[in-house]
Amino acid sequence: MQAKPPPSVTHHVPSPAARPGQGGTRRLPHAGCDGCLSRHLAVCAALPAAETHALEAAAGEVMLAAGATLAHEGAARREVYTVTRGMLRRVRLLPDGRRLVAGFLMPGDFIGFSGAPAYRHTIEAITESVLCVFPMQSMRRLCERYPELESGMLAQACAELDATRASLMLLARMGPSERLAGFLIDLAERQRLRGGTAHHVDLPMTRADIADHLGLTIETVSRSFTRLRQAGTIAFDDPRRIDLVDLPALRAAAGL
Amino acid sequence: MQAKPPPSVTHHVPSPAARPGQGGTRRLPHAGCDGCLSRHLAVCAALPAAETHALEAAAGEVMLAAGATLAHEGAARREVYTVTRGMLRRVRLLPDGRRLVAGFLMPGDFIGFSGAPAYRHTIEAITESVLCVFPMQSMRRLCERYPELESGMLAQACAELDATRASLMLLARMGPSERLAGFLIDLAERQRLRGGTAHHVDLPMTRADIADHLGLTIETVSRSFTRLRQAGTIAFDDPRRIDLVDLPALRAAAGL
DNA sequence: CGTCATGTTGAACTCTCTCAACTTATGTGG
DNA sequence: CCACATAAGTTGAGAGAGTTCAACATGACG
Repeated sequence: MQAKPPPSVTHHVPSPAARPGQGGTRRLPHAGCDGCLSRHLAVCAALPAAETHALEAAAGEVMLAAGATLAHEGAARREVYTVTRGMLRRVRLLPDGRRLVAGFLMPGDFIGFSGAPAYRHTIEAITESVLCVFPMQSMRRLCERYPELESGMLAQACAELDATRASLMLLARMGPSERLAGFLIDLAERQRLRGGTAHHVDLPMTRADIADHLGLTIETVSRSFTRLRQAGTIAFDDPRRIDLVDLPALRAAAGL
Repeated sequence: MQAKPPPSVTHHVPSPAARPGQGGTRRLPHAGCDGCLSRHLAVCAALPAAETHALEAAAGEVMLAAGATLAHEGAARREVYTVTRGMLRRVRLLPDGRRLVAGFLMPGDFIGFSGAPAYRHTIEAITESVLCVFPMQSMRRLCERYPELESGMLAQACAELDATRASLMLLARMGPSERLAGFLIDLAERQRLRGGTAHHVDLPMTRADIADHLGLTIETVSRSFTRLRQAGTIAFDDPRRIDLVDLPALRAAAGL
């Protein structure tokens, strides 16, 4: 694993045969916060409803087709985002082709916690997605004017730090099935908070995405799914939709 | 690696034969920010020097002997800290004995970025250490009064998030030597910012700490040191003090 | 209906982990 | 002051686990 000679990349490449909506990006004026389904989850929640007009004034909206790229690793950071609908992945690529999916983004998630002047990850839409856009400068002004907003951002940044540190344990010390179990539990919980049921998980991402997120190969991920299924912990016909049959067992499989 | 039956832990145990100053914790009134060597690195830097009296009034000081514990995973979070001197480790333990060292703390580092009401990690002093202590309530009041302070905290939280995400790549996709090389580079850079030379790294932590930080075993860590040494990339007599002989090669070994 | 992307499964290989021995340094107690 | 015990680090040989390579199955799409 020391600098692979031939980057055995079959699944990482940006797919020459373009995905559904490669580059399908549309920019719109902001539609308003009133009907926003993720307001209660997002940093915006730090502002009282009466003050959202200040946000709306600064915001725009982006719609991304599945497969489209929102931001490129290394590009100058000029905007921050809040996910409104859909799912995206945060990707980092090594010169030799190795790939890391640092995380999956869902409605309410904020993109822009970084001191770096350039994006540290490429952000790609997994499904059709919608995001609120704020020029960083506007966001800075808003923070100055509404300290509660900055408090909210700090709180969410801390939450993300907690979550990221939890991943460290997964990657450093857990076996394949444990990683997968932990991943499923995490996703299920996040989807539940967004209106999903507690007993299903939707996996719009591919096995390759999951593998690159858990530090495994697609084969090992697949085998781990099979193992959990054979144990009666999960069930599925569609590999993108998982039944959490035995949640306690799943938690146990995740190492508590 | 699926729930080890016998926790083959030989090196993790809190050492029955107590370390130098097990439990050696002393609390003192704050000595003042003027002479603080890490002020320029810490969140305190967000406040103008003229306002530090507000910090001093709220702060206390803790001195820890090597091996002493500052905070226990699961205990209620009532204080936050800034490291002033020494080095500490951030540890998480699994019921079966597996251990993760989520990070090493050095002067200027802040302890307390978390929304959780309980500590997520046990914090242990590796060397004799000194920290500034703030009751969380005082810190909240200070943040309300000095929004710059909260901005500074957000900035540092973001920096830590960036650093943690970088570790994800190490753990998920890098081989042993690459992880070690990356670790050495990271430590060297942090020590340089704190007055160290660019060509030495001090490793006050044990190989076990490094192993549990990089997701490896002590043997593999040791072998990776040997490999880097045989390649002429690093050199050392004392295993706790590493010469970075060929920095470009080290960077290359870390996968750029 | 063929093609392509995705997902699953099998077999061989590689690398890290495990187990074990040995070295050196440190501290204790006779 | 030196023998002994303990901890830390290094090194070797074997075993196990995940990866790699390869084949096959399935579903979407033109």
